[in-house]
Amino acid sequence: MPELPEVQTVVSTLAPHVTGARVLAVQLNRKDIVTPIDLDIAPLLENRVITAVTRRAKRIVFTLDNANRFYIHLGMSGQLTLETPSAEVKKHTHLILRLQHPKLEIRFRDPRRFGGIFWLGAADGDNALGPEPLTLNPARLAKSLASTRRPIKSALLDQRLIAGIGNIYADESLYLAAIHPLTPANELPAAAVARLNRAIKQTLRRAIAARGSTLRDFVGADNAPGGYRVKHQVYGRDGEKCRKCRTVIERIVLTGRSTCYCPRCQPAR
DNA sequence: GTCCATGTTCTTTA
DNA sequence: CTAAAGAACATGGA
Repeated sequence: MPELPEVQTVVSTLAPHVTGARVLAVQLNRKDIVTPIDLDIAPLLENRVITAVTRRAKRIVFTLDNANRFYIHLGMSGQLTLETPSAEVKKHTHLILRLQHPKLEIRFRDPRRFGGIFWLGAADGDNALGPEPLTLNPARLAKSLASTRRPIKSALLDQRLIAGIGNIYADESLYLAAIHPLTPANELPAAAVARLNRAIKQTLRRAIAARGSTLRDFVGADNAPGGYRVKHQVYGRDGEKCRKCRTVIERIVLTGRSTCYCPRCQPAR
């Protein structure tokens, strides 16, 4: 569920309620959901105050009052929600942080377990992550894209080049920028890179405003689904007509992922 | 039973 | 510092 807009939605719905709260108790139901796998995180979290919850790429970063940090990655099916202690604990809930005030629990559940809890300690964990898309500029984007001749769609999914975009918003951004997904990244003309830079920001901002896309199970920390799916122009719309030109949206497979695009609005060059 | 899914990382290949 | 394609991970819904 989690690309940048969904992760931002979780942070925005969680941070105001838990910043400044003390962790009273930690319940870890699966040790293998933590990296490093043999780290006992309970004593590291118990009795600490959460001083910040922020987003970096698709990571939800918690900062503690002793300056230690960890992050939660939602993988494909992760949910991070704020619950009353009496609420039923759903299957695949791997971590529960019981807070002192407010008397609520932060719960992490992830059926497919592609996500996890990653201990950072004093590090910021930014190594190998590319720039944030929302503060990107054309020159920086061009620098990332010049490094590979893979298709632009694949390049947008590479978190080392740009960090936070996933399969939905890569397709949506390329549509808005009128770029064919198979175009080699290092062959995009400067004008196309500039369009893409603007398209990425506009797409992500609109998606954040709608609280992200819920395809199946994504919810914010308040358990509310996102409303951006109905605004998708191409993702998941293969076989349907382009909203702009009525051409049928096509689907191809790239890097093992479905890629949807309008062959008329996004011509190959 | 089959196929597919919002992600990342490790292995294989050219 | 190869670079890129492919497989693997695990669960559940259509």
